[in-house]
Amino acid sequence: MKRKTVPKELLTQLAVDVVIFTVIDERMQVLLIKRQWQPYESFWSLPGGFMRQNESTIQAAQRILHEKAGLTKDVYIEQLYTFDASGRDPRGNIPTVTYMTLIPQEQLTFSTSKKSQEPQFMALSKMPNLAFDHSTIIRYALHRLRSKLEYTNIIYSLLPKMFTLTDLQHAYETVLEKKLDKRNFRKKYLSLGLIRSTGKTQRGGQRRPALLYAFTARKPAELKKFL
Amino acid sequence: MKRKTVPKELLTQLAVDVVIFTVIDERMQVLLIKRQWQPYESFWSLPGGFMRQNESTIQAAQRILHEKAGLTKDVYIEQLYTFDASGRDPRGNIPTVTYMTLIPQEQLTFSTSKKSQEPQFMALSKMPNLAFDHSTIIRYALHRLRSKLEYTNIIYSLLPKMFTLTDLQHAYETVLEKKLDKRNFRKKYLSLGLIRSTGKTQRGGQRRPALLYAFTARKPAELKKFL
DNA sequence: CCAATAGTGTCTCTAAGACAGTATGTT
DNA sequence: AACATACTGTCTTAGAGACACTATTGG
Repeated sequence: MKRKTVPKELLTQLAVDVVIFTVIDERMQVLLIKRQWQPYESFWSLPGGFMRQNESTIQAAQRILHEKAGLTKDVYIEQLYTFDASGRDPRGNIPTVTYMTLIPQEQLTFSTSKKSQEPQFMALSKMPNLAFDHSTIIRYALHRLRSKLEYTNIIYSLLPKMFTLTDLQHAYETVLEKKLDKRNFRKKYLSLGLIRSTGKTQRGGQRRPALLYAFTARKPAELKKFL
Repeated sequence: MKRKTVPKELLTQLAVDVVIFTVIDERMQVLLIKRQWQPYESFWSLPGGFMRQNESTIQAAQRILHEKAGLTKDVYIEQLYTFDASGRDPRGNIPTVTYMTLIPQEQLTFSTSKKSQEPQFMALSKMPNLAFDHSTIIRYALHRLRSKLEYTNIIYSLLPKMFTLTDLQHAYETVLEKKLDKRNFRKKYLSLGLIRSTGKTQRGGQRRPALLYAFTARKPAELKKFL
């Protein structure tokens, strides 16, 4: 049931950009690539591309995740917003549908192999000037992430399968940029029933070993409220 | 700096659909139009259209608001989400960027004049089968609206300039589908500083006249939390 | 004076947040 | 034994929610 002819007036390109967050060394990091073509040649930017026929925007996002960041495993992905303020792209009015993904540090297998585009995690605190409105997009993503931490369990997507309560607290502290009280945090978090003790303890430490926990479900879920 | 040639592979249509909410007779209503063309001919659907070159999606939404619903005044408008699940449009994969607008009943001047497309408010409780995934979109919009009532002041966009506390409470109760306690509601709402007494009282009533209030600012603002 | 809605205050209970010392491993 | 981190409980306070009577106007 394809339309025979669509007026040129109604055709557009549709961009898809992906904000890939992870936590390294207790600092929030975003994956950036160095553009080697116009426009904004040699600027750092979010990995992105254009939606193709016969794929959806989320499929495009996953393709970009794979092509430009070498990431394939199932990662948390969520649509953010469609940016199309006039002037965002010098080639004309090209809306971009943006996605956010969260990756635990341990899953960063791709290293710096793909030299061609130099994909690289950079700390939020020392971000250069980015191409297009990508700084705005990252700011938006961070805001969304912080909000969602407060009423969902998506923190699981930044942690390995097993982790200590201290690790969990550090993850919250890093994203929220806010210190939390250890006793209050544990009291509250354990009361939520989201995690279970695995019985195992952290090996290799040279201090008192901490108990390792795991999320009861590694799927997005909404909570009443917590932090 | 237009690109000379864009591969056909990367061109798409981009739809824009608008969910227009209002409250009539203490019931949530959505503006629908009856499609008089394929696909989904004769189905009720959200007012929508395609984004044109040289307009942004929000401009397209405002154009649709005007063309199909006869609404021009400044109304609250907010982007919701971009839907593009495969199969949502039988003509192919056409993403739609959706917007939500909120209109106070008093501002509904357009009546049922535009017979051509029969735009009509219908209560959420008695919605027919809609074209495309428009039912999903409305469900999403309602969920968003309910969430935002709890941490923003956007309820102002469903009320006239002056209103009684009872009106305000009814607006919340209608959208949230939940009865609220009169004393607790007033205590809390008045403590927020969002509204001010106008000194005037409701005229024309044949009971004890209620004080009329107005929002101190009819602009979207985020609150800590309230309901 | 009757009808009808407007308006008002207290108590209980839960949860958030402040706060410091003991326990248990490693070396 | 010394060290480093894991782990734990109480008190205070603020806010949410339950609850019922008085006030004011029009007819």
